[in-house]
Amino acid sequence: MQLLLIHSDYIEYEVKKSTPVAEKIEESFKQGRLEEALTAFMAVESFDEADPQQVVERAVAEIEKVAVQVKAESVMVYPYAHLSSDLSSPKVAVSVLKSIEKELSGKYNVMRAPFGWYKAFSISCKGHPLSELSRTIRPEESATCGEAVVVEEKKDEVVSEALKAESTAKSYWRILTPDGELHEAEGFDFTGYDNLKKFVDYEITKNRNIDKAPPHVELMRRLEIADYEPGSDSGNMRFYPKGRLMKSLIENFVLDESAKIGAMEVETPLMYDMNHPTLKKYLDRFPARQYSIESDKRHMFLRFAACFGQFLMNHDMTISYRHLPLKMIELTRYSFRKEQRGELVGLRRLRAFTMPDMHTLCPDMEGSVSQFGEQYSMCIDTLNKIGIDVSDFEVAIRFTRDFYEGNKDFITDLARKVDKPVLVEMWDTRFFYFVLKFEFNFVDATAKASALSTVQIDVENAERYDINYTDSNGEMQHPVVLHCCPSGAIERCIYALLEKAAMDTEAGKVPNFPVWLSPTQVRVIPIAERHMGFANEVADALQCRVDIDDREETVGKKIRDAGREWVPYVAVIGDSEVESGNVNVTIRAESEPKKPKKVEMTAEELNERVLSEIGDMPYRSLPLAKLLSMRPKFL
RNA sequence: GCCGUCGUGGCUUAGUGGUAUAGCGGCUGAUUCGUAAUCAGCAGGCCGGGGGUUCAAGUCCCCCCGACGGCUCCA
Repeated sequence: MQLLLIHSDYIEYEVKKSTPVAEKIEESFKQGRLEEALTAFMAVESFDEADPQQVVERAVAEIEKVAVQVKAESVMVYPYAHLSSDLSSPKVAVSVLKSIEKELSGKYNVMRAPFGWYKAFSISCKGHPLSELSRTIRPEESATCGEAVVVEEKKDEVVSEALKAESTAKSYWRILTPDGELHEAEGFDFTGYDNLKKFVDYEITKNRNIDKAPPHVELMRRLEIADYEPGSDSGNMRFYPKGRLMKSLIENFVLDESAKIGAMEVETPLMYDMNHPTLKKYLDRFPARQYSIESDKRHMFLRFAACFGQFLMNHDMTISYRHLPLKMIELTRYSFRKEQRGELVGLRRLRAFTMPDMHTLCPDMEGSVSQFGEQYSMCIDTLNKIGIDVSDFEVAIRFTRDFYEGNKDFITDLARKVDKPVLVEMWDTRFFYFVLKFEFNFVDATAKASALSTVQIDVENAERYDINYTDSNGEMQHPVVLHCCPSGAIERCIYALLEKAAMDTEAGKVPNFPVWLSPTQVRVIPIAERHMGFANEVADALQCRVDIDDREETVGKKIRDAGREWVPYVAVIGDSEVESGNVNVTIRAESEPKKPKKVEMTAEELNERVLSEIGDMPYRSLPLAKLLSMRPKFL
């Protein structure tokens, strides 16, 4: 059943003409009017025929719930077929409508508009936030026929209670400086903190005047990293070999870093039962929209993080206080969030994305706060090594007033660690499952902010999922849970690197990737065919991702192409190199536009230099042909 | 999801009612070349999809899809 509830000053109707399915009615029924009424427009659907009684009960419950909220004493039951494209038989519909009328009539002043008639009506909607609501009601266990798996959007289920709650949440915005002072965000002197200013504007005033597409969209395609996939849903990207390589390197890096602090890597399912009682409640506390899937008789949703899987695993584990803090991580490929259409842009915001999701079980609040501090530092370090410096992101710290009162010094320390002012958002009451969180927000070339790393202290889910550990007295306790995404979404890291490079270009610098992430680390350019032998020797002497531009092109063309690909080291080989045994290397990181930095060195020196720049960072071999002449173009 | 703009060969793009432009890329040939585009030729398009108006539609109208911008929203 589709329900549309409108709280109205009045509703009135008058029948005009009967349709073939019209119910027979008396003269007095042909027009009606109710003042101060909750009008329930409804369409009974084919699904409802499976269990009409249950649909009646649930519809009545929904109507009553809203009637109580808006303090309505009158209810207009109004059949409205246009709410659905899959209607029930008229017979069932009339009986459902009559039952609803009957159920409500004891408690409310109820009127029902006749079924199956064209009616003129006028309604005056009150327009307050609760005055217009829609609901979808389906009998439990309703099976759809046709295909085995049908992906469908259910409007009512994608708006979680947390999303609704947020619209009413009262936020207090402050700027916290490293000296521990809380300043009003309005009127703060942002001199020297341009990006913080942009971030604060983005968060608070929501003032955005941008007329251009973010530059990374063109770059991600030109550099053959990622692209839109028209054959999928929006926000589901394809990644070409270079993009997959970069993702893979960052993924491995984050996993390595979390292994170093003792996180256990696990893998959990991508889809879950919508009607699982624990999950249902969690869905309502998480501010995100889901993809949903009909699979046989079950209604599934795609995960938007690894929380479910890990919490369900934690629930079944036997855990002692000796095991705490206990860390688990999953690199989710993918997490799915059905973001609104207009929010999707390039790699900044996706509907399917790769996110490292780590959870830490801590014995108590004190333990969780200390872990929070450690993970805060770890996140700074992680982004830094990926190539996103403290100066590239802005910190937001969000907490409840209670938490702040008890932990002022700790919060100040967070600002001190980054040694710059940070944005603070404080709530009087806790709307979400956490009492404290931070995010590192990247501010891009179009002054838009998006979150990378985040850690949250969760005080709800251990209980909800019934996760327990045994304390030193042998008593069962619920741990405090930390959520941590050390790097942010991997795609978003690439977005940040591309945007950062675009800003460098804008500032008159040569754009770069960190060497460990560059798909090609060294390009060897032989001038003529006779230099291929030595070119191969040089390439063989290098223990990194090296390729050879053996195409029949001029040197100028090959240099230009290497530059457009942001290759960090370009070694040109001609007669004099063959003779000297050295190579002539253009070092991109030390070059300026139109002023390439060229150094003559041996292949061994070049190799050492590249290896030292890769350092401890992950390495994978080149996923493309070594010879450029053997490479297809992806676009 | 709502409002607006846009959608032409693999890519970028000209074309506002009358036989569909060009560059890049690809292929063929010539060139074997010293640091940001060597020259010539060839192939490749039912102009996002569907419907309508018209003698005639890439061009005008309607619906849908997608991208971008805004609103909204955001881990």
